[in-house]
Amino acid sequence: MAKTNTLSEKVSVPSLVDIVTQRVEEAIMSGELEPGSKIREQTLARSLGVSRGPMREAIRRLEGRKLVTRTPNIGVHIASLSEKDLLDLLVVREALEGIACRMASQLMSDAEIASLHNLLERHTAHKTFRQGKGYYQESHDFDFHFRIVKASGNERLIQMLCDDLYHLLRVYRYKSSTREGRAEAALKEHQEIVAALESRDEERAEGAMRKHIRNARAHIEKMWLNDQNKGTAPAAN
Amino acid sequence: MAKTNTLSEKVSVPSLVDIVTQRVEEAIMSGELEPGSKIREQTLARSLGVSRGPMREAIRRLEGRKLVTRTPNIGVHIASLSEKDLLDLLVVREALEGIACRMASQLMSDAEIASLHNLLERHTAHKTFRQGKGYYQESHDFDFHFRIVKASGNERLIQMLCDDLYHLLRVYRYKSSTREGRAEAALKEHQEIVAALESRDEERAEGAMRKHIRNARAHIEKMWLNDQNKGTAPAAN
DNA sequence: AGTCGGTAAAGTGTAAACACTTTCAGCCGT
DNA sequence: ACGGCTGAAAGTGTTTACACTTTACCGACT
Repeated sequence: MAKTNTLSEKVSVPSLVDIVTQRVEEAIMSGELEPGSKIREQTLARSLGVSRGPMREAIRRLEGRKLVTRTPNIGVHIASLSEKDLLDLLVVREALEGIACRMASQLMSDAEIASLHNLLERHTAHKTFRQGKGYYQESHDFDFHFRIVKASGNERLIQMLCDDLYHLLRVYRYKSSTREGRAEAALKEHQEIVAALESRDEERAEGAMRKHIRNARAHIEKMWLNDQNKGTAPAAN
Repeated sequence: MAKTNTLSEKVSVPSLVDIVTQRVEEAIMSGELEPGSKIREQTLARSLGVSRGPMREAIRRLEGRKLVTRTPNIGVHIASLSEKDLLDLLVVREALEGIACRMASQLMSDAEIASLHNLLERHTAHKTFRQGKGYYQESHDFDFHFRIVKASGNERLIQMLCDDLYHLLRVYRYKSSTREGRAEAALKEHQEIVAALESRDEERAEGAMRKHIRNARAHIEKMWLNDQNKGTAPAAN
């Protein structure tokens, strides 16, 4: 099923635009480029050792992915990424992953589901002595969701989630520990999702996934409200 | 609510890139640029009277929106737009509009819903002497869905559907009359959606919208299978 | 003091030029 | 004839140069 053939996959030398795009993207992810800050293409291009052409083209791509916004004759700004943006994004994710999970419940092979089961159990073991902290959870969580989405067989869905949405969500990761104190709950929800997949029940599968994401979203919303009350006030808008 | 202030809205002269992007997009929509065909940026740039810089940047943007694909050192090709692509896209639409409708059921004002009701009735009248043909249905259908999505209040959702997905779907419009013979059914489904909104029932609202889109998708799938059996039918319109 | 106006520096928008890769027609050898 | 080699033409990748806009500083005027 996997399209990761070593052969029959066209070789391609990544162009400067590809490299620049990725570098800038990483800089945004890591917080090296502060959200809302202005980018000067000449400066950035020089510091990356390329000319303005590739730089501009890379920015256009990121613009299409809503990671930066360009204002004519003024310049480009890193996407603001307010808390509302994140919550909006998670609603989209709920919808998309929900239906992905529904499709996966019909298309996943028994072996794939079993593998998912294993993955979960392996991490359960780790969890026992690592509980409380969401650090390890990160890659695990990503892998788990990634597999289910891939199993949907819907190319557009896969692309939207894996290529765009997940990347965008990673921008928020460094900002605040978005899943602090939810490791155990998340694990239980993951188990329910796998159980739903095993039952091959479309409705249940979509429901389980949506509930999982909705809970995560609610958790973030609650934590945010908490921060506001405490007066942490890192200024939105 | 409406952000359409005449003042406080920054004036901006559209750059060549904006214009070129739109022109190329329209050309793809209208079928002037055949799906799967190759674009030569020099030729296209000359014929639009601009240099290659803006042309390339425009292409990068379209690339991000998956309307074209670029192969290194070879060139760019108009997105292929297979039938499976369309069906995949409609699944995504089902998920997104479903949740949009759910949110709208909670956020829409009574006046807005009433207006939607009116819209529907006005078109019902027209329908009586225009029935069978989906031509008029086009703008009506778009307006209807547009309003509901807007009412979701989720900026990301609105952007994904209105700015990207609807545009993409329009590419298929010229290829085949995708809603032939479904005018009456669609109208009834629209009425059910409005009724669901009026009832303020989240679950019902999402369900009604998803059923509507799922039906449209099933119809297209059926028609496509028909065409296959009859031997490849050419484009309509 | 504060505001207005002007000028220079910096930055973006666009075009043209240069470098490398692909493509294809014609030639040569078999 | 047929297949592979070769070189010119065409195309893409990248850089450089130029035009116009914005920005910021500084001096003059109210």
